[in-house]
Amino acid sequence: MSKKKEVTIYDIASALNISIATVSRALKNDPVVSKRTKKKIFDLAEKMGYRTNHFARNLRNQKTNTIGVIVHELNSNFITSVLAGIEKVTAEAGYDLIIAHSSESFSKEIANAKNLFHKRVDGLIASLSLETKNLDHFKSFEEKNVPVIFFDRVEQEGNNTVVVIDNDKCGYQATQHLIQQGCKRIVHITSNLKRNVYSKRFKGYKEALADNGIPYDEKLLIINDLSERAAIESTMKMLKMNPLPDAAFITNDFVAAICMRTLKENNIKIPEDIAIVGFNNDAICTLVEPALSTINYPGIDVGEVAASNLINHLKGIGNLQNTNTIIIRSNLIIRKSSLKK
Amino acid sequence: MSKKKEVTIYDIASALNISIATVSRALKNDPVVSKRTKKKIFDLAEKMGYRTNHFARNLRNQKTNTIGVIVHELNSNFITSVLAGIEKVTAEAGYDLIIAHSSESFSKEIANAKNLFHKRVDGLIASLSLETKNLDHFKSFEEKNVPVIFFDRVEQEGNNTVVVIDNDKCGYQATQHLIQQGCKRIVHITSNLKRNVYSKRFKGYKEALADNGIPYDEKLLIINDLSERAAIESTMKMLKMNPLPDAAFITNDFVAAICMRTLKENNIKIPEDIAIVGFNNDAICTLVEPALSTINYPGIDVGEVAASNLINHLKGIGNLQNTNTIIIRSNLIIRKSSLKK
DNA sequence: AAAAAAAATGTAAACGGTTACATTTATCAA
DNA sequence: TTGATAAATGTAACCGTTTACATTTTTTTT
Repeated sequence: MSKKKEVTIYDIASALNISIATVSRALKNDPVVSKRTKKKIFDLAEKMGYRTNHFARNLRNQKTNTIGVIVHELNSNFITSVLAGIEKVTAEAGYDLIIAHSSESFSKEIANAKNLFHKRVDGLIASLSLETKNLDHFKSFEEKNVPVIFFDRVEQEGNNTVVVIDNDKCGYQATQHLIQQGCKRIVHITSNLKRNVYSKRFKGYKEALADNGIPYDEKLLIINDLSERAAIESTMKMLKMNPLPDAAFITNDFVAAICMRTLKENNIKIPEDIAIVGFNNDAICTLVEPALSTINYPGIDVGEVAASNLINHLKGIGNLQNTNTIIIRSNLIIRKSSLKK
Repeated sequence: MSKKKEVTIYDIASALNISIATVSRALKNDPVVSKRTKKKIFDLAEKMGYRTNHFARNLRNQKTNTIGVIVHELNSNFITSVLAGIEKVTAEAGYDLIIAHSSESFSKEIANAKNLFHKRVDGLIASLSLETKNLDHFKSFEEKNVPVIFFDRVEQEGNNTVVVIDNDKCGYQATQHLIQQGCKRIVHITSNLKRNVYSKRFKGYKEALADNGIPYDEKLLIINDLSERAAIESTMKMLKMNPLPDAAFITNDFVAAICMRTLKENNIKIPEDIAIVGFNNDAICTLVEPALSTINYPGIDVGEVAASNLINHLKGIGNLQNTNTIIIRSNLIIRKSSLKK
C-alpha cells in the first residue's frame, strides 16, 4: 500500500529543464516570470498532479495561515451562526480554521488555548466558558504578539479587543417591554453573573425596573448553568414563588423554551399568567407555542466582524491595538409569548 | 511590533552545549536519552518557552496529523453531535480537524474536497450534500491512498467504507408504528430520493404499508429541500389533500416541527387529526407541542465510530479495505405527537 | 553594432525538525 | 588494566518551499 511519491517543484523543474526558483515563482503567479514559461509550468503541474506542500511553505514563511477559535459549546444556534460568519470571512481570505470547544469548563479552555498556541495559530477568536476565572491562559499569545479577539462572553480587563452587543440596553429593552405589558413581578433567569453578558443584561433589567418605579427584588433573580435540568429546576423555583411572578426575562432561548414547557405542564398560561422574553433569536423561537419574544443577536454578524477585524490586523490593514470594543446591532423581537394586550 | 524570535532546538542545544539530535530525541521522550539530560532539556525548554514547530516536523515526517471533515450543514443538531463525537476521538489521538461545510451545494462540496486534498489531510470523513451527483471529487484521495469514510449521506458505489444506521428498518418502524395507531393515509415528507438515507427510509415506509395491506399512493409522497420555506409549502400541499391524511412520517425533526406549527395554525389537531413522526431526535422534539415522536439517530456514536475506524486504519491497527458498512444502533422513540390511543 | 537598461532565470541559503549512521563515553568481566 | 559491550551523544543529510542576490537573456537606445 505504498503511497505514490508526491510531485515537488524539483520534479517539474527537471522535467522542463529550468530552475526550481522559476517554478516556485510561477506557481505563485509572480509577474516576474514570463507568460510562456508560466503556461508550461502550470500545465505540467496540473498534469503531474502537483500540490503545494503547505508545511514547507509555512516553515519557510514563518506563518501558519490558521486562525484558532475557542467557543464554549457547539450545540447552540448562536454559536454555529458565529462560526458560519467566521468561516465565511476566513475562507475568503485563505485562512484555515481550528475550532475547539471548552464544554463550559475552565480547565478545558486552558488546554485548548495551550494547544492552539503550540499549533501557532496566526490569530485567535474566543468566547469564554462560564467557569473561566481569569485570562492568564491568553497571556502567551500576547507575549508573542498573536492577536486575540473575544466575542460574546468577554472580559474587558487589559487591552483586549472585544465584539459584543449592547447587553445593558438589551436587558433594559426586554424588561421595559414586559413592564409596558403591565408586568410588575418580573423574574430574571440568567447564568453566572461574573460573565459580562449576564451581568450587563442584569444591569439593564434593574435599570428598567428602577426607571419604572418598580423595586428590585432579589428573590426574583435565578441563576443556572443553561442545562436542561437546571432550566427545569429554575422553573420549579419560579412556580413556588408566592405570589406567582407575572413575567420572566430569560437570557437564553433554549432555557426559555424548557421553562415554557415546564410552566405549561404546570397549567400556567403564557403569556396570560406569565409573559416570557428570551434571548438570541434561535430557530426554536417560532416553533414553541406561543412563539417566543426574544432579543435578536445576529451571530453571523458577530462572526464576520470578529474575523474581518482579525484578518485586517494580520494583513496590516487597520490595527487592533487601538480598537477596544465593537458593538454589533441587536434588537427586541416581540412575539406572542410576551403580548398580554 | 516585531515578534520575539521563536525558540528552536538549536537554541536549547547551544545553551546546554549538546547536539540538536539529543534535544530532538529528548523532546520526543526517546528512551535512548539519559534521564539526567532529558530533565535538563525539559526544564530549559519550559523556561525558554519552546514550542514544537509542527511544520518542520510534518515536513520531515511527511504526514499532516490532520483529519478533514466535510458536512452538508453546521446548523443541525445531528451534525454538531457527529462533530462532537469525531472531535472527541481525534483529539485523544492527537489529530487536528479541518471542518468544511458545503451548504448542500455540489460545487462547494467539490471545492471543499479539493481544498482538503491540497491541504493533505491524512484522512477524510464526509457526508454528501443533497445535490451531489457523483463521487469523482473523492477519487484523488483514493489515488493517494488517503482513507475516506462516509457517514449518514453516503453512496455505496465502489469500495467505500460507510457508517450509517439501518434507514430501511427505521422507515419501516416509524410507519408501522403509525399504522398500529390506526393511521391509513400516511404522508411521507422527505428529501431528494437520490440520497440513500431518504430512499431507504422511503423503502421502509413502502414495505410497512405493503405488509399491512395498505396500497402505496404516490400522491402522499412529498419531496422538499429541508428549508423552512419548503417545509411550509409541503405542509400546505398536505392540507390541500382530500381526504386529509391522518399521519405524516417526516424524515427530519426540524421540518416536522415547522410542519406541526403550520398544521396547528390551520386548526389541525395533533395527533388526533394527523399523527406525526419525525427523524433524528433533536433537542427540539420535547420542546414542541405535542412532543414529537422520532427516530433516535445518535450522532455522537456515528462520529466516534467513524473517527476511531479512520484513526485505527491510519495507525495500522485494523484496515478499512475490508470494512464495507458499519451500522449504528438506532431506535424509535414514541411521544405524544403520534399517540392516538 | 555596441552599450545600457529591463526582463527573465538561476544559485544557494535559509526555515526547524528527524534519524541513519558514526563516534564517544560509561559499565562490566576477565 | 584492558578489551568488549552497552549506553549516550553527535554529525550531517533530508523534507519542499521562498527569496536575496547573481547571472544570463532580451529589448531598447544611441
